[in-house]
Amino acid sequence: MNERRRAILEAAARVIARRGVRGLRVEELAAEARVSKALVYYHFGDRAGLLRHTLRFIGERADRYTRGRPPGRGEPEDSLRELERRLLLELQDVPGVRENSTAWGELRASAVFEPELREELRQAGGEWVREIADLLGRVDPSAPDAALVSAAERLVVLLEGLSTRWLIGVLPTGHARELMRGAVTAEVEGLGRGVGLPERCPVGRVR
Amino acid sequence: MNERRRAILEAAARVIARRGVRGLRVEELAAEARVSKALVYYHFGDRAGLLRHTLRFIGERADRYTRGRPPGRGEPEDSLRELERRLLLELQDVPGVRENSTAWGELRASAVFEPELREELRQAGGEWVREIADLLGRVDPSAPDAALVSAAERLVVLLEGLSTRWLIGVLPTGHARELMRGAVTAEVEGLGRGVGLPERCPVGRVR
DNA sequence: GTCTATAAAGCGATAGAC
DNA sequence: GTCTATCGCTTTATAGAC
Repeated sequence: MNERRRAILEAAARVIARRGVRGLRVEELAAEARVSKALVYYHFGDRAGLLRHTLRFIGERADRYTRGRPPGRGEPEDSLRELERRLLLELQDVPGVRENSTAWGELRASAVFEPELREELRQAGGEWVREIADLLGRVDPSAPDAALVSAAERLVVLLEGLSTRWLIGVLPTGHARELMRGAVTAEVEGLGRGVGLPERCPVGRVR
Repeated sequence: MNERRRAILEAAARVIARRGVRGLRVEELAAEARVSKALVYYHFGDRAGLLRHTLRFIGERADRYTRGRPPGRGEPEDSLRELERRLLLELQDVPGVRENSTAWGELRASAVFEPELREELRQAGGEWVREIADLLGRVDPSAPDAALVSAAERLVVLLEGLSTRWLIGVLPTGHARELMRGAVTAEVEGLGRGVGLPERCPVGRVR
């Protein structure tokens, strides 16, 4: 990928995190990337094209810090702990993370009115769910697949909701993280008891 | 309240649901309300004032269809059923409901960048949580208050997340409702076992 | 590929009559 | 309270030189 292209996308992420998709002005973005306005149009066609590419760019960048990188110096990590870590990763008061979360949340919200962003979001969401479902499966290997997927979907969607409220500022970081952890616990417990399946056994089995 | 004022606010909700906050053009809104542009400014000062008033208007309207109105002809409703009904109310493919949800979600999302919307959102969110916590308390009267509130917060935030994905169109209505129901079940079960509290007893009591 | 300059349109906001 | 008319800035997008 061209170096300028990348610079523009990085600037776009920054500006979206600062002003929102609604507040994104091609001129501000160009200044931020130290590039002329015309170059932006040259590379991305129009505003909508720019948004599409930025969405993908941000998604890939999130992948990079979400996947991989265990926290310690190589001790094999408990599955439950890894699950929590992954889900809590987005709820951190660290500038880079916050920027990515803000921009991603903004693009997700604008997708309600911009259908061309949907496919990308659907895909990214699907991958997230599969990964979380995998981790849940390692925590409770006896749980049926459908239960794992449902639980994962709920956790991922909850995270999105928490993220929005956290970014708005009506939910302090610590509280958001606590709620997320609580949900993980509740879902894992639920898996063990067979709760939350389409057809469920009301007083589930014991492992 | 003035009749025209109300007409303008109704039109604003409709236009926001159709085009988003960013897509709201005072001119379109005025046309929709069959009113002149100048009248909008006369009543609400400026664009921002209009948005503030619209947020409150939409919130009150949501209250009206969320609270009250039991479904049957007066059979006393099971608390658990009422809880589910309340939480599922927003996830319906009914034009009026969808319009309100869309506009509300849009305003919530824009609050990340418009601090003057926060107070209203914080309040509305708080009331929601209290109501859901109350219902949870009726389902499980022995659960401690802190657990009720945490569970309620998770349910409300999950609903917001589901709503967004549902409105984007990446989550079909039925699936969203199923996930919501599953979460209610998981949380209620969790209450019974003392799961998800700050300090929790790992193998909870039995009722 | 990248820039400067400019067209073209959009849109928020106000003035002033009724 | 409500309208018509209009101002003037902002913002997207393109033309054309290098």
